[in-house]
Amino acid sequence: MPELAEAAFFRKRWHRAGRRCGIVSVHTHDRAKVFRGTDPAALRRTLTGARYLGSEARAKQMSFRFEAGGAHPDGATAWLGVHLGMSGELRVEPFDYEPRKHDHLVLRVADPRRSHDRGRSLVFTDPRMFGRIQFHLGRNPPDWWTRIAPDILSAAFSAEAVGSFLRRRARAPIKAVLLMQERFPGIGNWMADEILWRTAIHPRRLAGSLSPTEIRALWRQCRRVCRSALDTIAGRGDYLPPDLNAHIPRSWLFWHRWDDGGLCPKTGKPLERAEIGGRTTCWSPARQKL
DNA sequence: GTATTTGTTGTTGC
DNA sequence: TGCAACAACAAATA
Repeated sequence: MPELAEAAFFRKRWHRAGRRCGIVSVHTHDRAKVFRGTDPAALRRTLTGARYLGSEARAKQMSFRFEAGGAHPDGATAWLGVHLGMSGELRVEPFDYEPRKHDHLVLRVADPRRSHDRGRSLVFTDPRMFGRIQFHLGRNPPDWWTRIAPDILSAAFSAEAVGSFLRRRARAPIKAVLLMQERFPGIGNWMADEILWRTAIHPRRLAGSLSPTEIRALWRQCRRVCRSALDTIAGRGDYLPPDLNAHIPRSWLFWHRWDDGGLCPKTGKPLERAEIGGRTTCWSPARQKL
């Protein structure tokens, strides 16, 4: 499921239920692989009684900040990192929700100033467990958060930066290069295909073969697809769409890429699918030529 | 039984 | 050394 815009959507979903709340109790599925490298017991201890401070989404990751509860110095911030992997989701359930098999982390939260409201459960689910929960206690943000590459919508993501990256990865297919998080943070399989389709570049073209004009067009479409995916999937401002795909236009490749016999929304001609860079890739042969 | 999956990492080999 | 390709991780679904 989760790429850039899906991470933004799920962050917002937890945020709307969790803001102004304190954590009443924490459930962890300790043996789940999603906790690799972190100590679920320490996470439970620190987050129980903690107050929600805020959250951000960057690339495919989320960070939720809490004012640590228990015997911690005043102002100590607890950082909860979430990566949704391939099949992860964040849900909001009733306060008394009973965790199921694939619910690896459940935070029961309540707003202390609204005693008539029993609160909610913030649920992290991930059947395949390629996702990950990380945890850090301290004033400054942890490495796993600060080491995320510069946002595609920031000034640091320049056409020049894209160009020099493509030169270094010259012999790899452009589709594979777009999936590299160190330069294209948040781009996943469907967004990569969407970007190449809009730029009219064949996914099998080698990164080193793109002309300066094509590089610039690719750079622009990276930003456009990120911007419009964030707006339509995660919603603008305070608005949160009822579900992930509620507002994705039919004119996007997104809706057609998995249909057998799917047609290109721009040309009306058949789409093609093949494995490129180790991932199933969809393109429109009528407008993306080798 | 087979093949598929919106992701990342470690290993191998060029 | 740097880069490219691929297996592995795990579980549901068709």
